[in-house]
Amino acid sequence: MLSYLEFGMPSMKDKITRVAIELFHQKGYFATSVSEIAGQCGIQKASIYYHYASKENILFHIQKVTMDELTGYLRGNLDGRDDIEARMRAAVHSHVRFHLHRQKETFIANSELRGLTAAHYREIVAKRDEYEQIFQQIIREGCETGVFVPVDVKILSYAILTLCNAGAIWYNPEGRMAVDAIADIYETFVLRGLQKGQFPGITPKPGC
Amino acid sequence: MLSYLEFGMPSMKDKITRVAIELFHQKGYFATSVSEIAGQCGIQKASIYYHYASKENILFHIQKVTMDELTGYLRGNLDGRDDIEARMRAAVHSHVRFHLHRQKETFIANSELRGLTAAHYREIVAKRDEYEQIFQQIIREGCETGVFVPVDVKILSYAILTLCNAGAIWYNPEGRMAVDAIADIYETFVLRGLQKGQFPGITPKPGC
DNA sequence: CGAATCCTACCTACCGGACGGTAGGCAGTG
DNA sequence: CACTGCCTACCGTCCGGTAGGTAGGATTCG
Repeated sequence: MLSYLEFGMPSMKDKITRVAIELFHQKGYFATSVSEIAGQCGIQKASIYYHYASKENILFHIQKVTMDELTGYLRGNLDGRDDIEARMRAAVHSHVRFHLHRQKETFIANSELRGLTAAHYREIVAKRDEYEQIFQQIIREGCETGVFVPVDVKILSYAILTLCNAGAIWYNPEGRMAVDAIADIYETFVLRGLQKGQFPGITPKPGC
Repeated sequence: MLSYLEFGMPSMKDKITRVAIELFHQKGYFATSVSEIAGQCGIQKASIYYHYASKENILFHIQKVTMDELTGYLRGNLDGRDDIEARMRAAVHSHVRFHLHRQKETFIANSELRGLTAAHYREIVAKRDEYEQIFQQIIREGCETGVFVPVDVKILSYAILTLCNAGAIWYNPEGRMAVDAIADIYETFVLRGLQKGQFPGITPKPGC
């Protein structure tokens, strides 16, 4: 879970990356200057370029690592689960947990795509597509086997992912709510929205 | 629905605003220069400052108008509806419709808050809070009257609003899907997630 | 009525400053 | 003596914003 932090003495490159994550999250990529990153690392601006070829490369590195770890985490959480409902629950839970624990990186990955060069943009979008495919496959299977109501897979997958991102925006690590409690709320809401078991269009009587 | 466009000859200020919306949406606020806006309006950079006091003022104006119209649209759509389920459906529908029709402005309003001065930031956040309150009130009433399952009102309201924003990111006005069809999908999903009528935690047998 | 004045809506030219990035040097380590 | 990891000093560019001017239509006033 803790990347950018190696054992032993953390390298300056790691420090730069961590500071960049902090600043990009706080002020945005374009509003953050290289001198500012350097300043908070206690080094000069030019020294940044010893570790990274360009400002854009810092952004790209953050996004790449984050996307790889996000997908890896999901695969790990799905591993060994066969039941479709269990897989969907695990997927939502994994997504939310990662977004709460890695709040800043995922925020950057979601909102700073425009700072990337065309080539790097394509690379990140490809990783994102790969991640979405996993969700879409689960939803599709759920619909086909009749566990879920029939839905537009693409629209719903995107809706669910976006919905689960919401937590990362307001989540406060020092706040009252535990990560798993929040993940449970999203999990319940999503599953309720997907599962059969009620009659769509017909309002149940209050108190029923 | 069509603001920034007066009858008769549209003013240069309107043109600046429309061009700014286009560019802020396309490249982001910080990545857009005043000269660029001017260029696409066919005037010089300095002339922009005849119509707007600063670049930030353009952003603020866009956000303010958008938020006011968003809230006005919601109020209009809720007007006269008493039934809680109908109100929730109307609210979701209104939110989605507005975000699809005013894709670019709402995107800016959601993602470019950091470009605002502190005072303007507070003003926009206040408007946003006011809008969210309307949703929260509906959810709260639904829970209290037993129409909806008991939920964490704040978390769910935020989740629902974020989820409905998803459409505006991928929506293509020239695409295959009609605005109302998309709104219906979100409406159904949200209502299904909120309403009573299934037994949470118990998986219904496939085919049931 | 015509002359003087004002206002609108733009222009050219410029400012200080910050930005991303580079060149080249230097201290410490192996 | 080479390499690592940093430094100082500097570059050209572009930015938001300002100063000051001007064409021309509307308004005011002797």
